[in-house]
Amino acid sequence: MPRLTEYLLPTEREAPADAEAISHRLLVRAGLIRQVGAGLWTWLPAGWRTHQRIVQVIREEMDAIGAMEMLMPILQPAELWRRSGRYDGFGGELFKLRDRKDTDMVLAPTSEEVITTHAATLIRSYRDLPRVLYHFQTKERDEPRPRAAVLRSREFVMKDSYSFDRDRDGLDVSYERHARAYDRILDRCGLEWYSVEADVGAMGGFGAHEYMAPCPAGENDVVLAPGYAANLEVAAAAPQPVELPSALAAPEQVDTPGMTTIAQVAQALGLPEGALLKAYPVVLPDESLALVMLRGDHRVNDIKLGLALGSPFRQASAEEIERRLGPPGSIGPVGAQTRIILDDAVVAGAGAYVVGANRPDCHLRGVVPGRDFAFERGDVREVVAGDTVSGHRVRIERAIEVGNIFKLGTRYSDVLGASYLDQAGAARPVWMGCYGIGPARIAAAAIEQFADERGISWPRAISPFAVHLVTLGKDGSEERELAERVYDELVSAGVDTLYDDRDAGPGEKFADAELLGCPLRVTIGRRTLQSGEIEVQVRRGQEARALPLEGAAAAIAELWHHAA
RNA sequence: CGGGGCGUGGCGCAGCCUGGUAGCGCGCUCGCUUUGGGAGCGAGAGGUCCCGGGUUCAAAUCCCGGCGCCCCGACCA
Repeated sequence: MPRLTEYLLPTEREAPADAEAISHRLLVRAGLIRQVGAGLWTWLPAGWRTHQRIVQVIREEMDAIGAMEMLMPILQPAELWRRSGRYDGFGGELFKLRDRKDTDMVLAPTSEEVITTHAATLIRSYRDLPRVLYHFQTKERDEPRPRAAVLRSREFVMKDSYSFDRDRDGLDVSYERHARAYDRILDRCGLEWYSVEADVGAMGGFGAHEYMAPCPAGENDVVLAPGYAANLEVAAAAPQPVELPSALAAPEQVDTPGMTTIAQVAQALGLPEGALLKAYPVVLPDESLALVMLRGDHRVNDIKLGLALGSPFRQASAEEIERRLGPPGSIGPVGAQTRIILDDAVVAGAGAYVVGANRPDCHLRGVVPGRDFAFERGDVREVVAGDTVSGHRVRIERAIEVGNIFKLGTRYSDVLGASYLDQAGAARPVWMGCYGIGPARIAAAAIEQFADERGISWPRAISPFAVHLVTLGKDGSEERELAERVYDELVSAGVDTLYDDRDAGPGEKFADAELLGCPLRVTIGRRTLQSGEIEVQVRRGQEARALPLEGAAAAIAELWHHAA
């Protein structure tokens, strides 16, 4: 157990000028990490202690569901990635390099290719299934924009596990087990968290959940209602109603000189923005145009739109819009010779909308979908706060994604030849799932969620130390002797203790202790000698208690185990 | 990839516009004092001013090119 005079804990009074996120500022200030380059960070000793505590929690819960720890290399042959289609399909985030024999290699951002290749030769019979394998390994991703220190870095440790099952039902079981293990991991790490429905991504799949830790520095938006939680990327909800003007016998042209935005037109006509329809023109892979129509107060969700279209798409350029429909700013569905997707939030028949007229400076009102233009339906809009799920209004909040679980199916086993013989002797593809969780993000999320103006406040399970022992006495003083004794007792009692034995003033020591954020701070000074009591401060809430000097170490150990 | 900003001792910054050979606070070292909320006095150490080129008698400062880092957006198995 370290004495601060012999330990590397370079605390700083001021955060780096360019650090914005709380976790970034505090990780650096508390002496837990240092930067090496963009998205590249060194974990210093105390920081690594926290990281390793999180790793151990994850390890215990993975082992508890029968998963087997192993280790696969970071440096991998490009050939495997070519076979899976991800050598080019992964995008610019994949680090590519050559070895001395000029063989193409990659630095692995994840390990489906390698694990599936092993499965192809090591798993032969239905008797070999199910299996769950995992490792903690450094991941390499050439992120376009690393940010907020360890929140999004280019190199980080991730636990990734892979399940192998005989069939879809087996995968469901493995998936569910992982979900429960992740629940326990995040509970034990002391985070506020929830799991949300997630996008299955471009690689396909049969289901996915993300584990989210709410905090403002997060990069994801989560839609929440009682009994409902989903990533904004895939969330669906009932729209807030909008009062529509009644239909006209036929669409009627209105002049809207110079008005090219929903807000301008709505205001000029005295209508709510939701009574207008905005058009979002997209180009499909065959170069055909499709017009997505949704309420003026709503926005397109590109992921949901992609799912609804069933194909990739891109936004039409201004030039394409001009040439094939009309002037951007007043395009609309009436008379348009394109496929039209009408968002589910748009009602058909109960009123009329205002749409672009495909002519400059005018719109059409009294337009009734179905009567005035044909359409296909689709839920393609982004949920907004105030929409409802099962009658409950949703709210949207920011969160850090700390883990995810994903039903892969046979996408990798098919292309990498991972099959087994069933009881009838027939070859069948192995059904796979993959499951990731990031210790660094858990640490950062814990800081974000519990820090106060004085610094970090670690959840007990992941604090670098249980007790931060502060001695105020000068070397050789009576109170220093006492502190030394209590320190020895704490160490003997098995309490992880950081002992601040520096010859520094009390203000500096207290400030450093609160910055580092261990759950308990124990102070021994002259007062202790006078009162015969040791002061213990609980970091969360700064509650102070006094413990009798006699048997103090045991009482502190007790406090740590039960009350902290 | 688009937009914005910043590179000067370990950290935070000034100096740059108007060229004259680098300064402040904190930290660090030594001494003395101080010791329950970042204490005081004194003496010190420490800098290729991001890199390269150019202009000039002279460049941290002006010009050109490059590199690095941060923030916002796009992207993100």
